[in-house]
Amino acid sequence: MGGTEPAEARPEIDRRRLPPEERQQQIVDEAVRFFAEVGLDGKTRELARRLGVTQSLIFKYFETKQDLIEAVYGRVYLERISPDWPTLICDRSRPIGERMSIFYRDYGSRIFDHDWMRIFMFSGLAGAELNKRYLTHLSKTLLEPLLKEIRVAASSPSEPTLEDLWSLHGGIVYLGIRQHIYRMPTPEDPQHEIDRAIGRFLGSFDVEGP
Amino acid sequence: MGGTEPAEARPEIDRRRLPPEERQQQIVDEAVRFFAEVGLDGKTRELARRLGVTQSLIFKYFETKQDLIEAVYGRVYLERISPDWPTLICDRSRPIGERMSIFYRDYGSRIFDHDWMRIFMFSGLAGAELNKRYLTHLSKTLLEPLLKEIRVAASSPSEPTLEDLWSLHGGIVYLGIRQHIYRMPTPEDPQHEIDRAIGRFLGSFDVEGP
DNA sequence: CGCTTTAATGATCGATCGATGAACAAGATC
DNA sequence: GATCTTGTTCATCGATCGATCATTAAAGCG
Repeated sequence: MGGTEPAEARPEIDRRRLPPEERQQQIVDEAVRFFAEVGLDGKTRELARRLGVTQSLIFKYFETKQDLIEAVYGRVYLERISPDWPTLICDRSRPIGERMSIFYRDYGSRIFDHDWMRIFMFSGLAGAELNKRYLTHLSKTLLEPLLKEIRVAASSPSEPTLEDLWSLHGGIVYLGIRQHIYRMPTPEDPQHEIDRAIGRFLGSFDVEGP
Repeated sequence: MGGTEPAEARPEIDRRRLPPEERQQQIVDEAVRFFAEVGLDGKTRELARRLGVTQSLIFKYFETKQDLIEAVYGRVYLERISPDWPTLICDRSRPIGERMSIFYRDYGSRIFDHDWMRIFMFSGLAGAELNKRYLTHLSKTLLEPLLKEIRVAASSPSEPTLEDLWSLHGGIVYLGIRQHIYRMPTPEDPQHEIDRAIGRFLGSFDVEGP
């Protein structure tokens, strides 16, 4: 076998002298994967090794390591919440069960992500303010409107509370925690489990599920 | 005011030359609090400072930092699962709703703990094998028997699955995550929220809740 | 007290950390 | 191809890490 030239077989990026924006983006991309794997205490020399560049180059694009971490936060938090969700949640032309199913399917497709899940947990443990802001924003713009819609749809005398919704939410998020933080086996079809949880939740308030 | 001697006012331990077992235990105790706060990358010098001893003393009792971390694991995982729970779960003289309420009340009182919650998360992110063993043990000895009991009590044609139970469990655990990992405000009376979640869960299988 | 034991300290090692600045070289322009 | 710009490397700094070991001094005992 053989005959092909083994030279330059590395599929890695060995090109040098990239445009600054491109290089900066490349560093952040790799930093997301790197910090997600080893934590925010990961060493810049190891990150540079993965990038195939020298450690000092990183500090040409980010003054301090903390600046790089902030850039990682910005990248990873971006596009994690869709602007379409408030509209979807309040679309009363569709049954609430369907709305919740679609919402949590989209939500799950965005947050059941290895890098996001772990960096969110690392930054939460580190006391980053972004976590609190994210969760507060989630509660105000998504859970509270969702609660209102469920109450409107509910004919039951007992109404759900925001904490009830947090409980449902936690049960769903826990799927991602089991998978990406604890690395435990999880269901092949999480949407099925999510729909069952939504169904149980709505059913207990006499609302039809998805 | 005054008149009292300010000398030796330090309530801290400044006594030297403790019995080895006592000193070792003291180090582990403080290490639990310390690592829970700053993570497993916490520095031994900072830990020694909190203990009021020199850094080198720590290495008289633990050959390596990893040994100390293992001791912290052992301490913090100890007594976290009660041997009484399997008996309680299978005690059919009591309604299943009551059994679940009592179980999760006891369970919550043990795991809704700042140090446990954070060290469990830190070690999970670090890939410690103890997390997987803990969760597997939890599933085998508690959730699976609980599932069996619910199925026995359920008269509904649709039976709960183990994943359904994980969803309930996750919703409950998420209370502790919100409190101790994300440091967000949580309900004053978590037991009330837990009982509501149990009630919704059992209700969806036509079983009376707590 | 004088002696022994050993818990605890103080000094320090080699490795590694984040960060800096001079030297180098790839690529564009003429 | 000579020149200039600037992305990248190389060498290195001071600080700090986990870990080691000789020294010190507190407690137990005759």
